[in-house]
Amino acid sequence: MITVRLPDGSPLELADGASVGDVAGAVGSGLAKAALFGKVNGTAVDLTAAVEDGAAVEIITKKSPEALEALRHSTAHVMAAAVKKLYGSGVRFAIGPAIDSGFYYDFDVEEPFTPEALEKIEEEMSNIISEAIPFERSELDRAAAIDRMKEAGQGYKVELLEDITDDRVSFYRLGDFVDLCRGPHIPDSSKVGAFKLTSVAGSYWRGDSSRKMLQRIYGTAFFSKKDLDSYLHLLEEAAKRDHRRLGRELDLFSFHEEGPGFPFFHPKGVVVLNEIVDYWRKVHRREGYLETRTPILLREELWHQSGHWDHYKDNMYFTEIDDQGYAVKPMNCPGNMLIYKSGQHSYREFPLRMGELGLVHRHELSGVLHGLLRVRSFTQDDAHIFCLPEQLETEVAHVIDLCFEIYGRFGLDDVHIELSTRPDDSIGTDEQWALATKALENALASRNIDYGVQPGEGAFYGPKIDFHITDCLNRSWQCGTIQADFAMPERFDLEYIGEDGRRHRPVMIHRVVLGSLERFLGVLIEHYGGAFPFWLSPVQAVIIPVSDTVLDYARQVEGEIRAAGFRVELDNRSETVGNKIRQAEISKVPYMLVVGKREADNHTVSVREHSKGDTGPAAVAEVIEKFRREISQEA
RNA sequence: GCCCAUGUAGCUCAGUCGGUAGAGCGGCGCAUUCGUAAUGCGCAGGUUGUGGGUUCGAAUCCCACCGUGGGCUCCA
Repeated sequence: MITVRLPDGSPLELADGASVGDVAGAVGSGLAKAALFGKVNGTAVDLTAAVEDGAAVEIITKKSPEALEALRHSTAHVMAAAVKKLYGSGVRFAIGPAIDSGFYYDFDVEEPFTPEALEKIEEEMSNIISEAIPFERSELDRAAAIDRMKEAGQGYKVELLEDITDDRVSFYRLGDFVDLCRGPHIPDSSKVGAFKLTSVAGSYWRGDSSRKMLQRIYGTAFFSKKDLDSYLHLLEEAAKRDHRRLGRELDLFSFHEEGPGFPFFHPKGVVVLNEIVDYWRKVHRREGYLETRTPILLREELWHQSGHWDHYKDNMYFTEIDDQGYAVKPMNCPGNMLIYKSGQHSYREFPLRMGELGLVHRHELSGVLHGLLRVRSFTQDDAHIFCLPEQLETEVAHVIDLCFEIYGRFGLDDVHIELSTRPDDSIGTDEQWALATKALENALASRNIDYGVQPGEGAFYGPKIDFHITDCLNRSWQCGTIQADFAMPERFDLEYIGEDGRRHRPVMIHRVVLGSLERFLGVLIEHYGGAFPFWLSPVQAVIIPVSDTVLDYARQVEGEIRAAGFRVELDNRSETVGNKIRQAEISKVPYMLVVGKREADNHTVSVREHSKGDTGPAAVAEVIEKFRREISQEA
């Protein structure tokens, strides 16, 4: 007999050699039926796994948060099994993990999958699911596994095995399909309640564009049809928040074939951008930032000196003026280096914070362009901070605080942070990198911030802290970044006069908070679903006259509100009140001010708030006062 | 850049078997003067992304290019 411990702490006695499934059975027949896999001493295992005396055992059912991941992983196997059945032994299998939104599997096949092929695969998957085929685990020595995969012609599996450090590896069989896999899996294919193959895309093996392009099929799976349907509904709702769609509907910006990746901002879009910039300037002035502006075109030699030519050339645009090579700036730093160097500096000026709203151009691969979130020209809310090495940590912490303050102003609280360390392709000494990285870590620690680490993902001149914000499709976009840099001051031979009267090398921080005004606007549009708060709204109020007979009064009100500094429009179309209200609601204007004879007689307006409805009459002066209050509350 | 899909009126989308393009919304005009999410009638609007090819005939079939979408990779 052995004894295991259940999650509530109670002991359970079982026969020798009992499995996780036996534990579920001993607890109750309901649990035995619902059991998908288990956890023994915190490690996920199949129901068939044996339990040892004294082990802590937990039974995982579909109610457990980790169950969905296992289900999806198992569904990926079901899909691979279907592909094997339909396409035969010519298919090479790469990897098939569960991901946040479902799962995928990468295949090396002769012909790419067509949408019709996906339907056939779905059908075959349904067959496999209805047959309730069990997932069977087996173990093998790694060397034997490599031989076996070589024999089977599964080169990708061989590569995976060569990177595994364990001596024993596990395989899972689902009918005729056997796959290298850590597990665990659900007991059999019938547990897949509802699934859907969502898309097919090319993907490079291990993300390496020098390697072969595989065919990736994406899908998603849930325990019930209801869950699947509500997920699909969620996607539809998210599509309504898509900034590309709202940008067109709200007349904020457009894109044109004549300039792919280069956004055109319409008057309403510029209003929002200007409001963002006004706020940005206000905060930065308060924090002691100075503002600069540097040229877009600069001689090629400058980019050699900065190191961009060696490390960033592929992303840069070049041109020629009077037989001289010029580059379009992809970053603002070299220009600001020249400004720094145009005069002498003392340690007393430090930290010297120089901001620039600089328009940069970067040649991004055509396939990655995405609305405002990935463009080829954008305005960075940049700043270069020159300081003493011992000021680095405090300055970084100061910028972190600034980022959180500014994101907070826009109600963006779903921000996650990554620390990126030295890449292979970099400049500067080991010592400099170690110092800079330590300063960033300390600054994060001083603010008790949780963050992930991205090894080797730093800029070529220094480590960085990135602030990521998520879009409507749950894709994460980098906005803020703080980058320490010892290398650039070196390359430009920057100096300051220290307390000792001698020349020293300053340390520099590159930082953006919004990142790119364009991207940030895209993120904001999705965050607000197009319904901007009052202070950002392109049109803050629409005046809706009930009929032409009150047009004079409507114009008078329009004038008064505009004179008070608010963005107001008059809807003087020959339309019904209902139509005008509808139009204003669709364009998400915060306030609708209905005026008729009643209002004209009393110098009032009838106020309607976006998505709230009629809130009753108010004097024009009161409305202006309300608007002012709203601005100051939001500010 | 690579893989797949896709491109018809300003927007959203029909368009059968290859037979010469249609709707709603929007725009314009006229009528209507209306009290909180669509007033009615009429009119205009298209070299079907671009360029080739097949065909008596192409929105439709084929090729190339451009754009867009979803990915891979890269980054603000």
